[in-house]
Amino acid sequence: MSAANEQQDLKREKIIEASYQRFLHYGYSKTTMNEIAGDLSMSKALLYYYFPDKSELYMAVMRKLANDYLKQLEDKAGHFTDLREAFLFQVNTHHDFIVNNYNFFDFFRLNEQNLPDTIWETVSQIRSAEITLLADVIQTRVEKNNLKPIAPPLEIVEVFLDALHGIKVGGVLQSKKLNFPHREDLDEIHKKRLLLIDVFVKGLN
Amino acid sequence: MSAANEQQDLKREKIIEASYQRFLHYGYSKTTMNEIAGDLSMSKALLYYYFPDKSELYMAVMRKLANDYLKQLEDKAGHFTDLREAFLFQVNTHHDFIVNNYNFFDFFRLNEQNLPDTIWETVSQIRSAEITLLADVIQTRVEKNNLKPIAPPLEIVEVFLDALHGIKVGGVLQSKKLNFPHREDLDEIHKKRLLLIDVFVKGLN
DNA sequence: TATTTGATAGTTTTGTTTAAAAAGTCAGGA
DNA sequence: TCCTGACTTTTTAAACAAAACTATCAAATA
Repeated sequence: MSAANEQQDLKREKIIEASYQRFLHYGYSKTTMNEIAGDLSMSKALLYYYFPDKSELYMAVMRKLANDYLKQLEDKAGHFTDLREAFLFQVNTHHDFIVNNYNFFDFFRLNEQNLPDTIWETVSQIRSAEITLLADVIQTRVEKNNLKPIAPPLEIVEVFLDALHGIKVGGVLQSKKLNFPHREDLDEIHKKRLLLIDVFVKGLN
Repeated sequence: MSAANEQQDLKREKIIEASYQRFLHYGYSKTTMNEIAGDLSMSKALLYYYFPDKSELYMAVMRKLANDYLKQLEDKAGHFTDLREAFLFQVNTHHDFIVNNYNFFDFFRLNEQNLPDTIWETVSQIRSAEITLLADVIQTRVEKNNLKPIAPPLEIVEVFLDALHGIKVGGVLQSKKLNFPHREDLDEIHKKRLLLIDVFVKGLN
């Protein structure tokens, strides 16, 4: 890689960082390319030199966040002996990820349907990492203890992750409100997820 | 009750039945009051004599469906000894309810947010019945076997129902599409829910 | 008096236009 | 290769009109 390319990448990082701050505070639709350019004391046109369009810029920020999250998961992959600990780690890490970047995901709430297709690559990448992490733990535990599993590890983990996502708050108001939970509900949801882990882990023994 | 009132109620039933057919086939927004009146060979104005407005008429149909569903649950309430059987019954009954009336719920998909407030009474009534049914089984089982439960039965059931609702299909496309699952996915979802029951029931022993 | 209707009033939805704002492009300069 | 000012195109939002539908009511019927 040439020095010029390194410089480019560095600048891209700068842009991504500035964009991240804007997106985090004001959300996607309330952030303009002019504002981002202003924060960096550069022209809007230069942003388009480094990124093809606004949604690609957003995606770049998103990918960076996702990579940080993935690294956290992969660092621990294969190092779990206890099923409960693996589940707890996944749920806690996910919780922190959402809490720390809550406003950034305004984008999802706003568009809800018909989001840019490229986003699903990243989303499914995350889901794959989560599935792999947990399925591996189940798999090795099955082999070690010579257990007959209740179902293929992959299916179990899929159901588990779906179940996690299903946890909401407020019996009646549940589906009334948006898909995306309110910030103030995140902790209660987290608590309920811990209970789900309790039951689930016990059920897999 | 006077004969006149009985006649009125009978007519209301007729209207509800005709409306149900329209709503089931075409959904709420594609059904006009004129069409319902036409089916019954009466004037539109007469519909407004029996029901205050269109959404109240829809709600009346909805309440009828809900009552049928509730009766199914209440007929069995207190008659379960086995936890698994209770869970299976709930999931299967719910599945049939949705499958049989799928198009009727177009209303929910269309409006998604901001539905008429009166609807949540019925929805929460159903949820209460489901919670009661299952929590009772857990409660009596705990008492009989003198077990120390993992958490209060009510909390367990809430998490279970949330988890059930979280079950979706298609790893990536999951949240991409609408809240309401596609008709062709209902069977796969149902199968996954059965697996969730397996794990859950085992986890509660 | 209870039930029914045609005519009509009121509201929501749909489509169109227009202006402002933001996204996105490009020729040319350093 | 990196960068900008000026420009064009696209998106958004407001205002308006026509159409479709909901909802009302005075009068007719039984």
